[in-house]
Amino acid sequence: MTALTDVARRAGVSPATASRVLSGSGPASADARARVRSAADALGYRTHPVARMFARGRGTRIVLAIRDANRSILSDPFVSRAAAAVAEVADTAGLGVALRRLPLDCETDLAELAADRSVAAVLLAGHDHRLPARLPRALHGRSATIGAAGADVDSGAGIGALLRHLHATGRRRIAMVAGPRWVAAARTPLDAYATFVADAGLPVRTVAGDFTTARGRVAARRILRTWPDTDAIVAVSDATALGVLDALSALGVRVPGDVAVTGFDDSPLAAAARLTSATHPVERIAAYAADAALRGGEARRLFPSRPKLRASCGGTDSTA
Amino acid sequence: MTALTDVARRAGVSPATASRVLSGSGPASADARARVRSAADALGYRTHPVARMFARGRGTRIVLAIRDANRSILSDPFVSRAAAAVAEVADTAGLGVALRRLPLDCETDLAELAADRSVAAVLLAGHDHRLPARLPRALHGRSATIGAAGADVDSGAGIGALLRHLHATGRRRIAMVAGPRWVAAARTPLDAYATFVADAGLPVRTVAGDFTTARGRVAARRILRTWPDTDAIVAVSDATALGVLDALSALGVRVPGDVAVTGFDDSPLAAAARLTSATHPVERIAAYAADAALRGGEARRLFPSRPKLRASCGGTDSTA
DNA sequence: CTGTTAGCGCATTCAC
DNA sequence: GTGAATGCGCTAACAG
Repeated sequence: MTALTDVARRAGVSPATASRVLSGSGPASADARARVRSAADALGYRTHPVARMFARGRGTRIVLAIRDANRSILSDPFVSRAAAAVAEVADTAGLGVALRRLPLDCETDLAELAADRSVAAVLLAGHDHRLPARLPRALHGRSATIGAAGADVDSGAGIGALLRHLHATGRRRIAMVAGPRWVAAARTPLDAYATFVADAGLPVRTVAGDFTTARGRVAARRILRTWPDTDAIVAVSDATALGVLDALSALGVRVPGDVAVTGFDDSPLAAAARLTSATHPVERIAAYAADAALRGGEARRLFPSRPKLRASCGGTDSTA
Repeated sequence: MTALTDVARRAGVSPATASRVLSGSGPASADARARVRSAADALGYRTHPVARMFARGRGTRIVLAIRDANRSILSDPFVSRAAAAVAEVADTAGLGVALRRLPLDCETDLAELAADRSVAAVLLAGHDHRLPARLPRALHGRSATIGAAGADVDSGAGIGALLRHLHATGRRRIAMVAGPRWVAAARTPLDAYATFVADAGLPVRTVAGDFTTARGRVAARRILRTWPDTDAIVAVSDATALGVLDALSALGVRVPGDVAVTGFDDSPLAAAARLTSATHPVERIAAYAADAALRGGEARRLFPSRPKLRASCGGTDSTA
């Protein structure tokens, strides 16, 4: 195993200079640069990331810390997609990703993360407005938030775009199957809906949901029972929308003829069911947050939520 | 930051002893053990995983190396689920996961992985029977295979169980939408199907697919055109089965009345569409492989593929 | 711009 | 069973 010392010796410079050249940080003359470079690849030198991180006093892993009450994490596609995306980014930096679930009350867990010397950066997900108060100082320059006030989907705009499309195609009695009230991320779509129907002078028709298919079935039945003339149902999750479609089909209601249906997140479910949805760059969001956390910068940014029109609302789009 | 030295001093022992106690490897008297332990948590000592790995000369990350021609990895739920599962296992070991995609011809990539000093273990996925020949020696005690001859789903048994169920419920003209011929993992289901229909004296009806929904639609139409009396369609992926369902519905064929349909993998798609499928412990498989790779043992093991009966084949199961 | 000097925190030889 | 020494490979101060 050839080490930096070997490269330095062969290049006729000191280890420090070799380090500066190879790690790219620190001054070095063009001459030194060239000699170190050529010595390095003459020797087939491969840097030792662990030694480097150790010397720098930095950690080697990015922890994706998901706050959630249920065990739903394992099955939540959003989480696993994010984890995979971060794992791919991490690879290029010689790092790795660890996934940890935090209880709702996560003060001590955050403290532990802050004290863990192997942690290079922390990506927080599932947190609410109380996070800043809880975040240990030691995590300040090396953490980023996904969702909430960090890197997030502009779900308000996404829902708004879907609503505008429905309105433009003649729907006037639009119901929404919302998320649970206690989930912070569920408020934005609801607000967007409220604003839209108020502006357009449409009736308000909302039912609480929980992102599941089963709940979507129930919600659809309730909506049609309460407001039989409903001509569109907007669900804030694809799974819920699938449940809606299923219930409508069982009731003999035609989609999109009688009722248009939309989902949210553009999961494989949506494409398979020809469900209109809103597509979100989950991978890009996660990668962006990881990058920000590693850089030490703030990660406040909204990513576009784009409508993906499919058959469930008379859309013209193909499967894709 | 309190280090091992501090603990040793407070416990009145040498750093070496403290190390032996805390790392659990090496002899230590009960007395020393106790004193070190109490000193450690009196001081709130937290080990420094990076320093430890560095001293041991081991890496800090598990690389999930997926071999695949297309870019489908990012969107493949199987991969992201596996990544998330491994990331969760890694966390408990103070490690992290990196995700890397390898081209079909991956000799050099494997060599690079073997030379990377930050790599603790490698998890190979998407490889075929030529893998053993390609695997660098340096990777021998620290790698495991997912799929192929490693930790895999017993898909033959899974397909067999689905076929038996269909047969037991009266289906006698069962068609299969298979996977692409060039995908190694697609052969097992096909063989299981061939064996089953031969044994049961049923007609052979297979159509090649590619795991996509779009292809499922095409396949369903082709099947009904070629063999109009088909009474069951077995697809080797949920997405494909969804396409089948969709096409059948468009053709006015009733499910499960006229034709029963089954998928494979029990993805969220299946639950949402009330599709009978076979459920696989992807997370457990990935975790098992990770564990095996870290231990240095071989990881040859088949995990059960269990039928999940739902409405698409007259099943009684609830949504779940 | 460069070399010298010190570690980073821990695990591991070896004597004892 | 224990301790003293040594080194993992690299980076970060400093002085030049």
